[in-house]
Amino acid sequence: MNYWLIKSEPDVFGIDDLKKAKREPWNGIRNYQARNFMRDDMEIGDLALFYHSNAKPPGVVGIAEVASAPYPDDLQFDEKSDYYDPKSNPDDPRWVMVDFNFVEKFPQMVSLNDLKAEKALEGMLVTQRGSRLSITPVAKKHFDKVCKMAR
DNA sequence: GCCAACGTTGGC
DNA sequence: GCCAACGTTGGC
Repeated sequence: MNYWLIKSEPDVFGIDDLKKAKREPWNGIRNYQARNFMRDDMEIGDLALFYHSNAKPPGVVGIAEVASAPYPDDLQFDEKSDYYDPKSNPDDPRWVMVDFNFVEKFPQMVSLNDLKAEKALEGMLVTQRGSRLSITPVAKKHFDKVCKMAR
């Protein structure tokens, strides 16, 4: 079982949206590294810290759970979508996604500042400068620590 | 709104 | 295969 951190902008799709939807296809990932994590390393039941980016302040606000195997992201073939990719071949789709289930909204957010200030979280990818990856793996001990800080 | 960091594209 | 130009992300 693996642990993850997934970023989303609360103005676009935040933790409350996931809570309401209960389950959501994580479409629109257009970065090869992030795609590879979903395609190769995610398993149903994996848990992910739900992170609000471009928020004031940014930080971890809850937990989601991988709810499906990877499957093609349909938006890549939708010409009207911002995520349309004319170079993707329908017979060999370039972009995949997984579904996430809502698990929990934390009683309080753990802000990026809090993450950076916590010695036990040293090395966490999201705290490193210039880290733009929308999906990153998280060590179990880091995952557990963030949960403790939130409760 | 600015800008640093980083990924992608495409000419050569 | 290099690298300049460009686009995007995301903290501040």
